[in-house]
Amino acid sequence: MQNLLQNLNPEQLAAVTLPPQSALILAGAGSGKTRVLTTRIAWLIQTGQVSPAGIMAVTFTNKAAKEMLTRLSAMLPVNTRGMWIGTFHGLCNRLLRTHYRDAALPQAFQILDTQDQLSMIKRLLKANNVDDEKYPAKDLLYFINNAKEQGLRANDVEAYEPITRKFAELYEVYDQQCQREGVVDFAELLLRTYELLSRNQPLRHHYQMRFKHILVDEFQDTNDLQYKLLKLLAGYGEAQGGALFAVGDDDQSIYAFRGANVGNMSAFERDFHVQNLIKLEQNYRSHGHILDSANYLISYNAKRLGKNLRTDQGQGEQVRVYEASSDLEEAQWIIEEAKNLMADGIPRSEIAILYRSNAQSRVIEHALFAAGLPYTVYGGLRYFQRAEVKHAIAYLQLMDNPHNDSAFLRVVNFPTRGIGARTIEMLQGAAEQYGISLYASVPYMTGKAGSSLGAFVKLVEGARFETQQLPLPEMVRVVLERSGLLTHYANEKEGADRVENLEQLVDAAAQFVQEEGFGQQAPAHLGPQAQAQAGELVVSEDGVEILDADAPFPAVMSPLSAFLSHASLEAGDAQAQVGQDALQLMTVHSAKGLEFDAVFITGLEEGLFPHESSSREADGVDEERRLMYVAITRARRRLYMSFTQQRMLHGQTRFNMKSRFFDELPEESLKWLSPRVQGHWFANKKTTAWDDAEFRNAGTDNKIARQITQKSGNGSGWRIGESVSHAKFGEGVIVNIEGGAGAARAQINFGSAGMKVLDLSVAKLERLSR
DNA sequence: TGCAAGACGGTTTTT
DNA sequence: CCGTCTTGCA
Repeated sequence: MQNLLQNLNPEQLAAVTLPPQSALILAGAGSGKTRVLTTRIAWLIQTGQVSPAGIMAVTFTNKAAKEMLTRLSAMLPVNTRGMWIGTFHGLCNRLLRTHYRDAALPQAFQILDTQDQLSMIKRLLKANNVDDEKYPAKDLLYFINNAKEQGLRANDVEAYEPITRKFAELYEVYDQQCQREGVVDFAELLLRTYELLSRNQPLRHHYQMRFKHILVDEFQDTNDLQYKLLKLLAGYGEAQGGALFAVGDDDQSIYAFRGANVGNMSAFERDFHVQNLIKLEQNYRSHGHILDSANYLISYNAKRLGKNLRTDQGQGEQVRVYEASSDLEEAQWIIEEAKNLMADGIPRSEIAILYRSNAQSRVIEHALFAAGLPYTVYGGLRYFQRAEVKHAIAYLQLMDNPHNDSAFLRVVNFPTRGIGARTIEMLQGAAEQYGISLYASVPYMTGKAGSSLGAFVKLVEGARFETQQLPLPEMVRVVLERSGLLTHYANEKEGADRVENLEQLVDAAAQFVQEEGFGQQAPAHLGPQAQAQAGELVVSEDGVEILDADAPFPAVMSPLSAFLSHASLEAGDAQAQVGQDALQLMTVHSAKGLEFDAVFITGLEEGLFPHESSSREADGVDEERRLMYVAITRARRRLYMSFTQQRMLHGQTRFNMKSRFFDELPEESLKWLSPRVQGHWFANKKTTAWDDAEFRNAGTDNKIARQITQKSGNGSGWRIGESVSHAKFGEGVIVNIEGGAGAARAQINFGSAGMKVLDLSVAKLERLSR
């Protein structure tokens, strides 16, 4: 046990060894959060305070869950397979699979991803003759998910306005349709679980007694429903329930747009009368100037629980700030700097280039490609999201649950088999009339439509019959062939990649079967309950039928059903990573949780970062600031920030002011690489341009830069894109110049002070950029 | 049925 | 500017 607790700092140690009571751990970036979480679990088990089955640990991503399991098995000789460690959705799925009857779901219920959900909603709008101009499918999707994430059913929604009333009405229709088809969306997994446990006292009691310790990662990202569910499991307001151990960082809350509610942290503190609040402020990642910048910036946010990161590593280098003339030149500069870093021996994969929105990657990618530097862009389509894979999955879904209309429509005529739009419309009419699925409506069709649809049904039935005795990977292989998908893509010009992806599905199935170990005997050390065949339902002491302790899914569940839910809940890796060491390009959001030796934060301009849409939302800029905080704290040793005078966006050249965040960073931690004659921040200080010889050459001899300089030959002495300062309006950017020498007038964007047109011979302007 | 021109929209993302 | 979706035509 000593081993476990070795090398923990006092705060970490205190957190790990807290008594079995509710606790809130404020874990700063790079403070060893995952370590605390996993060590606590190991410590609880090793000291005999709880058995592995008494632990529930919840994360938001599969990656985080996997990481926890890996670290845990390295610490303890425990079979982690059946432990309740997973994502909210994964754990709810497991619960609903076990108690599908009580949850009023078919045994083989399937999970709709967002794509399927949207297409289902579009279908629903069409079938109900709803004007999709007035009630856009996307809005309805948002409405439904939003309601569910607050724990509200259609009849719980307060609908005062006609639009809301209509949406609520359609929400009800949508839910009924899902129930008919035997499908659930992501939010439904949670809501169903919540409702199941709310209504079913014995079941709730069972799990409340069972999970003595509930640990939650990234608590600041929980939405209202997730918090309600946690309260339920932890027995809030009831006699029994486990201790809730919440780990999070309010300063890293960047997902409000998808329903996350930071307020859950203080709500938790209040609701559970939390006595144990521990702050992990010791940072093991970044050097001093970087942390100072982060701390200083985030102090501009009003509503905080309060936290200041510190390090033992010394101040390190200052943050390097660069003002580029254009987005192209910014990219050029990044490349020069990255080359310098690489020459200093920093691996490419330790260099990250971050941006606020995906559109910004194009210019950088282009420049990297031209320079011949290998790079990887995070994000993009994940394996199970790709069209060809989704098609294959749809055939498998139909074999397991033919009433999944989304799956039916996806492949009924793919590859094409002469089933056209008219036929489908007729079929949909019949399904609507009888209130049954498309698949079930096929027998009602006559004539040519009837026979072509009949052939499709026969294909699916045949595949099912033929493969029912086969192991899952074999089953997948047969389906790939019998469906015609393989042949279809093999004949397509650019189909080689797709064929390869399809073939990978067989491997994915094999890997899944192996990892989940269907039908394997449970290891003896897990205790008497696990002696049953893994995955069998056993009756627990309190008389509730439950899943035995060591199985992720009930044995009655077919490997196919399990694999399909895996495909929905784990989107898989994004595109095959380039094998070689490469520069890492990603949005600031996707960088959360990662760290790099060197980080570039690019496009730090008003309108981009903070994003213009953020000023319209309540606390929007605060969230942008937290995003900036996340970006800064990704860097270990070297941090760059850049902005540019002109940028191409949506086909238009924009002249943005530098980001307000520069005004919120400590001057002494910044080092301006580009010359600023009289910067706002250097008002009382003479700054020489290029005060560092090392960066003298950075990207100035660039074609674009020259072009822009030439543009200034309008005789006014000023140039478009230039930053200026005005006594009354403050800082601004010249957006346009009209008229010639002597009579020139400039259109200047003064940000919050608005757009002004000033006569250059009259207005007193101070030059801010080179 | 399939392709091609035109309209449209364009933070951030996981499950 | 550029990718996605719809619509219209052969």
